[in-house]
Order: sequence, then structure tokens, then C-alpha cells
Amino acid sequence: MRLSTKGRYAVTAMLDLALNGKNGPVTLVEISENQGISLSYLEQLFAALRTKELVRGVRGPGGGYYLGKSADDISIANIICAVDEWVEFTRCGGRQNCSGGARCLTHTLWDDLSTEIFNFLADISLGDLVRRNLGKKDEEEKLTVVASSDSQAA
Amino acid sequence: MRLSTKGRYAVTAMLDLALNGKNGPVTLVEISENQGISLSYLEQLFAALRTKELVRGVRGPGGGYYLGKSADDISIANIICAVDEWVEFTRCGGRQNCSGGARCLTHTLWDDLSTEIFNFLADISLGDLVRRNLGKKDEEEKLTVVASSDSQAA
DNA sequence: GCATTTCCTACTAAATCACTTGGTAATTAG
DNA sequence: CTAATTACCAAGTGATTTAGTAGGAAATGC
Repeated sequence: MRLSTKGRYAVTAMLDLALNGKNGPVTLVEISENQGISLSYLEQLFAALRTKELVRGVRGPGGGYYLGKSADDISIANIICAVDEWVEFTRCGGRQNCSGGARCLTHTLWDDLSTEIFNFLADISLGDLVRRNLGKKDEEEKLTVVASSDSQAA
Repeated sequence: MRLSTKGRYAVTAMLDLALNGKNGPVTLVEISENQGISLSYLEQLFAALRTKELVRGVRGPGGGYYLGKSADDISIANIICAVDEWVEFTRCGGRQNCSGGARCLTHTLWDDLSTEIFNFLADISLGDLVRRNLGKKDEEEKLTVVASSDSQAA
């Protein structure tokens, strides 16, 4: 599992999309302004997200991006893997007994931990995150309302 | 939270240390050979681990590294943070209401998730990993025996 | 004294990050 | 039809990170 800033940008952008995409597509320009990420970098990220069918693009005026599937069917692991490209760490190629025994033992331990981290992130969906926030809607809600009217005005 | 290959090297090396350091210190040369990591890179990683007191070095012949504290008191998050240096993602500096409202809402969501990932890794200790493996000691155990006698010979 | 080992600094090729530039293709509004 | 808007695509770029080299100095055991 790899969790870099690139993955964070992707998760953040997808969260923005999930939050603001309820009525109509969201443009990358909006996400760019909302999240402070450069437009072209977003394009690169969304190119990767699109090939994994996590988002769906609509061209032309009034276009933008939709989520490719339900927010409940998109896990954090899905997003990170889409942009960050899973790298195999253990050089022995998984389960084979490589050079020394201790090496492979450590690798097995790491591999187990790595799987656990992945499963943890695979278990959290975009929908979970959004709902988790809606649960504690107090001062946060006001921000959302201000934000949507604000972004329309700008 | 940041989980790069650098952090993986560190965790792997610390695992090696926990596994092989039960009787006497382990040299970086041994870890280097076991895990296929360059000696100087290990030195850099262990310099960071040492300042966080996760390892303790002993110079001279017969020297090497001990764990800085009990394997149960060293979490995976400890190790990763030591070498990878926690980077704050949200530019708004945490909880302030930055430029737009939607931005900070997304940031809050990400921040919560990030904390959750951290807690997950903070909850797994080196000792846990080692014991977890000792539980299923079948063909793995044979490898350990071969390895320790092997590394002594080399 | 000598070999071993940690400890320390500086340097480097390669990769990655985040972004810029400069487009093309599809779609809508007028 | 034209112009504006938006996704889509490719090449390049400075800054940073990665993983490693090189060349030591300081401590310690034999």
C-alpha cells in the first residue's frame, strides 16, 4: 500500500465530487478552486480515475464529472490504487523463499501488515465519509450552505 | 499520514531487528544483507530512528543496534513517523475556515480519515507482528532456524 | 594497535511531484 | 454556424524525494 500526497489529492477531489455532485456534474475548475489543486494536475488524476471507472466525464458546456458508481461502492483504497499504482514491495515476488530465510520471514510479516492496511482502507467508502459528516451537522452545515451559494456566485 | 517505500524499509528493518535481536545487537550489515537494503541508506534511516529513541546503537566490534524500547512499545506509526516526517496536508492549518467552506469541509473529512489511519497503525506494535507470526509457526519456523545459522556463517 | 562498528557529511542519478503550456475533441448556447 | 465551454491529451519542467556512493571520524573489543 502506498499513501502519498498524490493519493491524498485524489481522495480530497473525490470527496469534493461526492459532496457537490448531487445535482449535476462538477467541473474540474470548481474542484481546482475549492481544493487549491492545479487544474492540469487534477486532469491527470482524473484520467487515472476515469480508466478505473471511478468517475465519468461529460464534455461541453454544463459538463463536468460524475462519480462513476455509487459513493458507497467507491472505497478509499480504490481511489488511492487508481492514482498511485500498487507497487510490490517484496522483491522475492511474494511467497517464494528468497535469498535468506529471515528476509522472507520479515517480508511475510510486512506483507500481512500491508494487506491489513489495504483492507482497512478498502472498508471505508466515500459514502461512509460523507454520511459520517452529515451525522454531526452543526456548524459544518452552515459552511456547506455558504460554500454552495458562494461557488455559484464566483 | 504518509506511507512511502521509505517507511516500508524502516518497518522491514525494525522487524528484522525485533526478530534477530533477542540475543545481542544486530549490525546494519546483517540487516543490509538480509533485507537487500544498502548499508548507507540503512544508516540514514537508523539515524532518524535513533533520534526518536526507537533504536539504540552500540559501537565497536560486537556492536550493532538494539531496540530502543520493548517491541510492544513501538508501533508501526512510530516507525513511519520517525523516518517520514509527518506532513500536514490541509493548507488551512487544521481547523480554521479557509477560503471556501467546501474546501474546509472536505479537509475536515480527510483529516478525520487521516487520523483514523494513524490510529490504526499506532495500534499495531512490532511485538504484535512478531507474535502473530510465532502463532502460525509451521514451515516458517524452519526458515528462521536456517536463517539465523546462515547469517552467522556469512 | 587494529579491526569492527556506529556515526556523520556531502554528493548523485533516477524517479516522483505538482504544475505549466499548448493544444484537440465534443457539446451546448446564441 | 459560431463561439464558448468543458473534457481529453501530450510534452516538458523545477523542486523534491528516493536510494544509493564515497569518504571519512569516533568509539569500542580483541
